[in-house]
Amino acid sequence: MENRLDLVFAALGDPTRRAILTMLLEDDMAVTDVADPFAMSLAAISKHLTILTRAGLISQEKRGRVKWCKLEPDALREASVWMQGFGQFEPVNLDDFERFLEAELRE
Amino acid sequence: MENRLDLVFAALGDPTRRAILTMLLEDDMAVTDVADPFAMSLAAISKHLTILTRAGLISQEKRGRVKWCKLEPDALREASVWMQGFGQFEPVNLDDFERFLEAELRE
DNA sequence: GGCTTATTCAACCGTTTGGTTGACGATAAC
DNA sequence: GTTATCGTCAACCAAACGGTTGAATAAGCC
Repeated sequence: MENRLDLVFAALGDPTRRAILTMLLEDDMAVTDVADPFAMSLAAISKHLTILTRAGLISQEKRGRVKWCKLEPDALREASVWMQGFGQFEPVNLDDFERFLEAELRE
Repeated sequence: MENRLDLVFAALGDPTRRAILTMLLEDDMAVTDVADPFAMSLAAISKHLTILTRAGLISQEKRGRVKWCKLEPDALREASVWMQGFGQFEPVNLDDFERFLEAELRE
């Protein structure tokens, strides 16, 4: 009974996972490198990554012994469209977005 | 440590709550009427409504003995902006885009 | 082969979530 | 004044969440 929107929104509900997505906006990353800035175990990050994967928000590909994490922004489209049904929100303003990210990362 | 985005996305992660928001898109509703189509207790719906309220997604006002629930779509804006940082999903509003360009060129 | 690095697995733990039921305080209706 | 309706509260429950540790698997390095 769990649909994709449940998984996507629930995944986005955690600040660690949103931070991970933001990091992946820069570039693909190995699991260890994703974990680096966080004050929690590698295993915890690994779990967050599987949650993001199940939601379709990232994909993981193993090359050699390192597993690369890649952002899959298309997974956000369905959620975005759903939200858009409640009104159209300001045209994309990347400056605002930058400020949000900075505010979030400061925590 | 919990910020607004956490609350909004977490609130949207439940299908019952998304259905409630959709219902409220039509019109304001009393708690009992919100609960009506769902196969769960009134108390359960009441809890969902307080979660939506804390996320700012709805507001509740008591008139007489009935409590009216009202959609507050503005609460979605911040989340929408965050998501749009990952790509442009919405059909571009060309008028707004024009204005944006003009504003930029004036600087 | 043997060490090191990368990642997950398994078990555990405390907290939160999403639901139930029954009692309760208001307000409205008769 | 009694009764019915609206909604929340409190206690409880099972399951999921977010984290921890330690062992296990897999791949690269010397």
